Amino acid sequence: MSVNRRTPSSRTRSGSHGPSSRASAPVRRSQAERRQQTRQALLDAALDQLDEGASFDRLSLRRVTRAAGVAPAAFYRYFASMDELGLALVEESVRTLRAMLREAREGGASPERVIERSVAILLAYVRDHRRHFAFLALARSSGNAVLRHTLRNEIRLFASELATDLARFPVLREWTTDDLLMLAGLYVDTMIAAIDSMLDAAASGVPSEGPTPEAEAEIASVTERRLRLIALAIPHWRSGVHASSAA
Amino acid sequence: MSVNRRTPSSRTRSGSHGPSSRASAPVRRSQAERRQQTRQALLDAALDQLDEGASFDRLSLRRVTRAAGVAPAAFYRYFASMDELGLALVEESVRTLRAMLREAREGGASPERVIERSVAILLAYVRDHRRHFAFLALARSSGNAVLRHTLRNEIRLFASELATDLARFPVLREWTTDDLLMLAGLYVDTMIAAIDSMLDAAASGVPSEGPTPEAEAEIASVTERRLRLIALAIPHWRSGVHASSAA
DNA sequence: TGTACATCAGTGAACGCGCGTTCACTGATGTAC
DNA sequence: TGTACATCAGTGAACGCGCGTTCACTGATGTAC
Repeated sequence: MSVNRRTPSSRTRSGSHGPSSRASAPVRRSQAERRQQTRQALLDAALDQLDEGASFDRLSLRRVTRAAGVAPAAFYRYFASMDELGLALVEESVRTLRAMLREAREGGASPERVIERSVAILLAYVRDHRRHFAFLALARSSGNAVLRHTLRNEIRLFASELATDLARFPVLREWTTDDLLMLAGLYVDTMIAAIDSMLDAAASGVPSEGPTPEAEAEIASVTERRLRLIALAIPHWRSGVHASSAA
Repeated sequence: MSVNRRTPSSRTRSGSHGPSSRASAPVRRSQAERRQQTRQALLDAALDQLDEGASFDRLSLRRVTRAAGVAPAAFYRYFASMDELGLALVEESVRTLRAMLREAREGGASPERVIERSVAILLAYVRDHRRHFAFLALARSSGNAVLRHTLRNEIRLFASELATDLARFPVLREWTTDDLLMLAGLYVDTMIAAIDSMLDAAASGVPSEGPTPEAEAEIASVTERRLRLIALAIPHWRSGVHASSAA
């Protein structure tokens, strides 16, 4: 919090040169660079407050600008409203999410270890980008309808991509599209439950600290076993037998 | 909304006697009765606003009293703060939840139909007590720490009760407690996902209307297939092999 | 049943506060010559 | 390189608003005799 009270310009200086590494000449920054920095300071201030337990609906423009070290009116140089800042946070957080998926898809897909590896990547990302995941978890059920729908669509999109990936596995080749979506949804919801557990464990201890290694290991264990249990069922499913009446 | 603008006393009259059914004598109500009615009007006003898309953090004491047809100061005759009203709503909503569980546990547990029946009961309860479930879904991730923890504990308690129930099935007799909890958690989270889908589908159409019968049938189908898939895995699980390193 | 008094649910005015938004402004950065 | 002007990120004061909370009050309900 006191970190964020520094003005953007002081952030700039302290971040760019130590008193000994360069001469005393003031560091010149282009307007574009400073602009980008202030924008990021606003986004970071919002993420910090969300991570400290506030809900998105409790964020106020004044508190965000105060934490970013900027006058309230400056906010409008960057966003027309808090809703717009929220959408920028969705964009930023979804970028993190996509980076995680890319990493999870790459690498040798040794079939036995794919679950262990996926869970490890997921938990590592939540640990290292806790604020983004906390935001996504909150936005999913915020009072802001636009945010909520954007997020839900993103999750649905993700599930259908996973369904496409799953269709490539030999055991799943005969499954109907509808059943593949059902399975993908189950996997995604299990992952989301793991994320919620991580954030919940983090919130109980020192604020903004992650869960203890023991708590994280327990979450990993439960999540892996859930995914393994589901995987065990796959060869025994007869696609179509239980199919939806709709669709 | 205009319904709630009626004062508690006018609610009383219009609810208790029609112009023809009784004589014109004003209906006498004891203080205790009126007290109970106003309290309920406050709780209902809050539930209505939550169901219309507000988050718990956006509720204000003044808006709740306005909707309940009462002066702001009257609020304090019933609750010390909005947080206390929130806890009263937890109590009320959890009562609905427990009633549902009781109904689900009773009745012939014909093993083949237990999934179909459970899902039908779940969706019927969400349909008929939508406001309570909407509140529970929101409180789970509200900015209010007490509410959040109360709810999470309630869900954990429910999962461990379900684990106890599951232990009675012959196929599960050999499972470790830890694995039973993992399975129960997976079932509970799948149920919660179904509740979220119901509320989400409701919120998209006319506000405060439930999902269309088609949408509800689709949710039922997906949920049933998820639960069936999980059940298929149970006989193939070797408890202990994948056990947690913690415990 | 009738009277005198007590209780207490609900009122309405007042308060100070933090909020979102506006506005004319300042002064550093950028540019044209 | 030096000068004159334009741009524009950020300021700080002001506004009206809805908020939570307080207070002395009113008048219907309840009770003792």
